[in-house]
Amino acid sequence: MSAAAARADAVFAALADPTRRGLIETLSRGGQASVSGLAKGLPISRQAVAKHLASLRAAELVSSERVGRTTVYELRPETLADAAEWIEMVGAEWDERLAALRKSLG
Amino acid sequence: MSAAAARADAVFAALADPTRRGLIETLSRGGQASVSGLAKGLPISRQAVAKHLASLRAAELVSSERVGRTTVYELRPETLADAAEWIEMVGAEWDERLAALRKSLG
DNA sequence: ACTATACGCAACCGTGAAGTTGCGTAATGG
DNA sequence: CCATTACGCAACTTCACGGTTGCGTATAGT
Repeated sequence: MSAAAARADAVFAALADPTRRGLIETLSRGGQASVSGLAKGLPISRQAVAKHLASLRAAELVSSERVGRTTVYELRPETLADAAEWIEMVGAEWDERLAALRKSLG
Repeated sequence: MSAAAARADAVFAALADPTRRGLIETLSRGGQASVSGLAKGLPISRQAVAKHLASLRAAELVSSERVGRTTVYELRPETLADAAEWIEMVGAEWDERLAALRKSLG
């Protein structure tokens, strides 16, 4: 598997979980947040949220920095753009196929 | 959870698997294919491929039609577009936040 | 009519992922 | 200095997922 495919693997797997997509949405609006801050209001434990953040970080969808006794997370939209690119690539190939088909049909 | 979110769930979960993304890419180039045709060349059994196709169908990423003794699968690019929309939505919110931040900083 | 093909269904197995609890530790605030 | 807060690490449970094999059935070809 290519490096790009491996990256897509991690990114789409990360996006597959609704809790993680929720975290991403929150970060897209709020800018930065801590583990506890993100866990507030969610029906799962802080540790569970920390695990989700770890997988988001592994997929490079977020970055984290320790500041004092908190760890601040932030969105990395470039990686999201990579995922969108894969989708657009597939869509483009489909469109090409359709165009070729129409051409061959006269 | 909203209906749109439930849909995103199924779509991103379907895209998380590299075999399924491979099937989607094949269908985007080849147009249509049968179960056995898609299984040819893959290192897994026909049944495994059939299961992947079933989940792709459940996510409405492909459609299937029985013709004779084969089942023909085809890509449904509209659903892919939905996934791309979610990503773009998040990116847009991030951009808005950045713009607001720049404004507040004068 | 018989054989081979293409598929679906069901049972089963192993692994990883999501969740929990418990504990240890470093930074903050009074 | 002591209590509290915010984490990280580790062990454990549960369960869904990807894979397999076996079997039944309908269609196609000879």
